[in-house]
Amino acid sequence: MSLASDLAALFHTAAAVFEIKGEPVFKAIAFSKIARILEDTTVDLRRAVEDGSIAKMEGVGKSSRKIIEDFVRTGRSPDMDELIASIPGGLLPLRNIPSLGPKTIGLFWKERGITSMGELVAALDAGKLDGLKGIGPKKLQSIKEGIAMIEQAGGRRGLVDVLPIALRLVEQVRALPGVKQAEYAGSLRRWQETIGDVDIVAGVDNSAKGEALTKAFTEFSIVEKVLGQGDTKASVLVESGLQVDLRIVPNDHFGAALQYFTGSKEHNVKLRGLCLDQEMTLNEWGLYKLSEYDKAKKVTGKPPAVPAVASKTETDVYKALGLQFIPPELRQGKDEIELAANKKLPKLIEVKDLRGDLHTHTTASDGTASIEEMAEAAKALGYEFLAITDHSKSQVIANGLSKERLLKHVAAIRKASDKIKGITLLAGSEVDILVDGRLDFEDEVLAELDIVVASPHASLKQDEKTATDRILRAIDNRYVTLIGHPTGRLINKRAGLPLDINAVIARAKQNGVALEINSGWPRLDLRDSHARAALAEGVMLSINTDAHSIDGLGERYLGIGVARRAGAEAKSVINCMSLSELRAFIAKRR
DNA sequence: GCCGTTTTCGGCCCGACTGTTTTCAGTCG
Repeated sequence: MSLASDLAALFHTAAAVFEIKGEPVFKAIAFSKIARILEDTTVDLRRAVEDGSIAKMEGVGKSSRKIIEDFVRTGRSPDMDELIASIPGGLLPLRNIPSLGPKTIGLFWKERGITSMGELVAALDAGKLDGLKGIGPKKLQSIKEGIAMIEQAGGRRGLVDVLPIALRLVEQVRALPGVKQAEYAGSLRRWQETIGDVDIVAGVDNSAKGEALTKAFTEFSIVEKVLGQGDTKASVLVESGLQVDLRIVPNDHFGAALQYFTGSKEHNVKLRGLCLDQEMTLNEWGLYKLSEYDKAKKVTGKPPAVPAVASKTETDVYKALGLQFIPPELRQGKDEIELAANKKLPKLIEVKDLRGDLHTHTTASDGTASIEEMAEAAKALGYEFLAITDHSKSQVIANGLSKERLLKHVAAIRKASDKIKGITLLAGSEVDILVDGRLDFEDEVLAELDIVVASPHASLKQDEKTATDRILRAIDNRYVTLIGHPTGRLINKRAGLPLDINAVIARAKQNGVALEINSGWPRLDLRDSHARAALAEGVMLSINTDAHSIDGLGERYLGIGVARRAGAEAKSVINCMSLSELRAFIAKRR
């Protein structure tokens, strides 16, 4: 764990402590915001503390500045220690129980002395929590069910697991009577790598009956448990405990609802701040003039009885606020609203911009398809070039190629390239970056290749200095075109190398080396924030699938999603170059 | 706790649903 993520965890904890203690909610909001910023940041905190720029970080005021400074310098913060020690530590995990919030946790603690999960379970069983003000039998029952739920379901799920379920449900919702359109929203639409739950928004015509629709939704065969159901909203659990929420709005309000439920929360908070500046208000029903909205009659589950400034489409909403349409991937609450106001949003890269894949495997190492099969599949995707980059000799487990086998393979790739019309094959290798940063082949072998992808595979638990020096040394090799999956992380499985990413980016820039966004699940490495930092420094990216099969080539959409979240344009990605431009890029530093 | 082109105090995004209540608090997204 890095310094920034350790600190982020600390601020998250502190926010929870504020909530449980019943402090003014804005204290918790302020600290949560700092935590999220720290999670994302690539700023070097040590440097920021030294030069004082830490105070310029958004949301960081006097109190949190001191906390960060203390923590960076000494590894702890007395202020935080004192705050966190002010409530029993066992209360914090209770926050994860659905339907049990901080107020109730605080109530149980103060009124019944509950200080841990074990005590809570025992108290529930013994009936000790009966008779508290505002807590009835149903509430206690839902807390019991919540505890059972977290015991069986585990946290956030991967994008690739959730996407097919969401697509299937959206199709089913579209087929319901009166539904004119439906889309998934939320973190899935923003293309986050992990998803908490799925939000689906449906626009309906006048013939639709809200309650009948939400009822039909709760009766889909995939649904395992109904959490709630009203006229305009229903929440269910589907397989493996994934929560899916459906929101129903009149079709004229679909755009506003889609915008609202796509989030992110931070984006929407900023957007609504902008609305207030323009004397308007934005909610799931639409954008309204404040003067009219305040006077309008409001009925729960129905749009306010006043014409909206905008509501039909998301584009309408953004346009009415003087903004360019902001693609969902960019709605992160960073600088996207300012960019949209100044008409400076990047023209985000799309799948169709890719002209080739530069990191793929064949049966020569651990792939399942031949050179020819991969070439034909790449051609079918409309590619102009494909690099075959099988493993190097240290990857014994992946049948890595010896020098002799590699040179034969190179000849076979060149021969296939001549034979197959309409696509050019580049003969390459995914060369292991060894523990000390040396490469797995000698320079004179690498010189025989059209392209070299250098990647770390083993020893991924090095400390920051060792790991960073290792990657820097690889970047310094004149034959290296790009660094493959630079950190080696696996989502939800392995943290990967704790790189000083700014140092890696700076060296890549200096040497004209590209950094990969590996599209393979669960890699997605570089991650979005790292790719964003690389772009800010003008480093070229390369989006590759690391395909080990024909189907693997199709996973490019995942890498594109990461690149879009980073704000990448096609011009910053070497896969979007023409073949001659790409060859020039490779040749430039040799 | 943070912040400022209405600024150093007073506001901080908004609504649905549930369960507990007779008008609202808590939770969630």
